[in-house]
Parts: sequence; C-alpha cells; structure tokens
Amino acid sequence: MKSFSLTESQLPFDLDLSLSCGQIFGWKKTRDTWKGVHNGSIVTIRQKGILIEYDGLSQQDVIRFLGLSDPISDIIESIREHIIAYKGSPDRFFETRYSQSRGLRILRQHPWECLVSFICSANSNVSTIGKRINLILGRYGTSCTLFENTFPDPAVLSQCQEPELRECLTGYRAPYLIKTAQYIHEHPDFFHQVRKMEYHQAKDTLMNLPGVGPKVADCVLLFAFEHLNAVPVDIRIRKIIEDKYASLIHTDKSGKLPYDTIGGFCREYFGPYAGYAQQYLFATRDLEKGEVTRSAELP
DNA sequence: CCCCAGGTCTGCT
DNA sequence: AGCAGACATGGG
Repeated sequence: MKSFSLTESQLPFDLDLSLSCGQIFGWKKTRDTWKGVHNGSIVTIRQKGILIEYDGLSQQDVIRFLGLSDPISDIIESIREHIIAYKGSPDRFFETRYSQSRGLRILRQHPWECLVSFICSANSNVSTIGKRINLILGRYGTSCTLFENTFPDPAVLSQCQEPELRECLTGYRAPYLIKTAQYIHEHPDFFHQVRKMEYHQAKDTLMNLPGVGPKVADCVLLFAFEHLNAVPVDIRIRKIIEDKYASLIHTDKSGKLPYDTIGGFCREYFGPYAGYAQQYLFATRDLEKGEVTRSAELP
C-alpha cells in the first residue's frame, strides 16, 4: 500500500465517518480497511492517526476524493461567522452536532456513480441503499477483477431489462435508472455541461432527469460537483430545521415548509458552505439509534 | 401488523 | 403553485 501523512491544515480528518455517514454507498470496512468503488476503480483506504494508506488511486486522486484540499478551518470559521451575522449569537445546537462530527469531509464522487446511487436512495434507508448498490455492481458492473466490479456504464444500464434490474432491490426506481441511463448515454457531454453551470442552473438541468427531484439533485451537486452551498433536504434535515430553527425563518406558513424555503434559509444562515453545515447536522457519529434530541438543546 | 426510510411522480384543485 | 397518494422493499 502507498501512504502519506496528513498535514496540519488537513486536520481533523475522520475516514470512518466520512465513508459511513450516508454520502457514499456500497463501501465496506473489514478490520481497519475500507474498500469501495470510485471513478471506475476498486479503491482501498485506511487511516492510522495522521497516516493515510491507500491503493487503487494516485495520491493526488485520493486527496481530491477525500476532500482533503478543503480549507476545513476556514470553512467552520465561515459557518460560525455567518451564524453570528444572522442571529447575533453562537448556535449551541449546531456546535453540539459539529463536535460529534468533526473530521467529516465532503467527498468528491464520480457524477455518474453518485447519480445512480442517489436515484437508488429515494425513500429508503442507508443500509438498504448500500445493498442495492452492491447488487447492481454485482450484476451489471464492469468487470474489474474476478469478484470486483465498478459501476456499469450508462450504455449498460440503458439496455438492461427492467424486471432483472428490479431483482437488485430497486423497486419502482428501476425505470428511472434505465431512462436516466438512456439520456446520459445519448448525451455523453451532459456532465461536462453541468460542471460548467452555476448552482441553480445545474440543479434545474439535473432535475430534468427521471427520478431526480430537488433532493437528489442537491446530493449530486454537493457530493460530485463541489457545490458546497447545496443543501439536500431529507426527512432528517427537515425535522431539524423545523424543530430547531423555525423561529429564525421568516414565513407566513406554518407546519411543513417548502423544500426551497429550508434550503434557502440554510444558505443564508450558514453561508456559502451550507452544504458542509448540513452534513455536520446530518452525520453525527453516534446518531444511528435514537439520540436525535437528547444531547443538544438550547441553554 | 404497524411505521419509517438521504423522495419522486402523477393527478387533482 | 400547492397538495395528497402511489410507489417497492428492507429494517426496526
């Protein structure tokens, strides 16, 4: 395995949290080593303190994939400054969540792999999504080694049979995957075009794809296109915002807030790194079994 | 047998 | 534009 050491400006970094917090699916950890698919390759990575050991990618690509070039101390500082500017005092709830998810990075996924993953994610849970992705890799993946596959190309998925794809636990999402694959296959420069667009235009463009609504589009923009202001609003984030931040949102409505109201508020409140703030709120290390409201309440 | 999950689409007002 | 229902399926 190749290796490098994290520098001061790249700390804190937490590989386990970054790979298991629900921004990427299908990665498996055996003992201390993670293995998964990235950019058409099988990649292995492990972290021992400040040492990163890896294989299957160049060092440059590992650094990019793991978001290790992000100015992480500037990012948290920016988020805190925007909070102060907005409401005049620190945000205890955010700080509690942040303290439990320090070291998290926004990964830089391959757009196609990310798009497939999040079309599969609709109305499902993290563990099921991971199984779904691995079943797709197993059945349709382009062969890498004997037992390891990477994401099937758009051409492959566009021509697969829907009943067969449904055997990969995709359910009603199968036709979305096939139609989206057809579109990407017929427009090979689609991702290249999207990459050049500003946030809102890129989002509108992605939302033209079958199975891609505002949430999936925001996930792809945040996790694959480096739009760090994109805020995916899922059930968990919606509950947090409606429970903890409703009083800060100027709206005539009561009850369920529209998607763009929540996303727009987060961008105003947290600033241009709202996507990072959202991940800190979403991805608390020990949140997975019902500790949603215990540890952090206003003073 | 119930409800929930990193939602989207369709078809009504 | 905004709002219910339908949609497959595993987990708890």
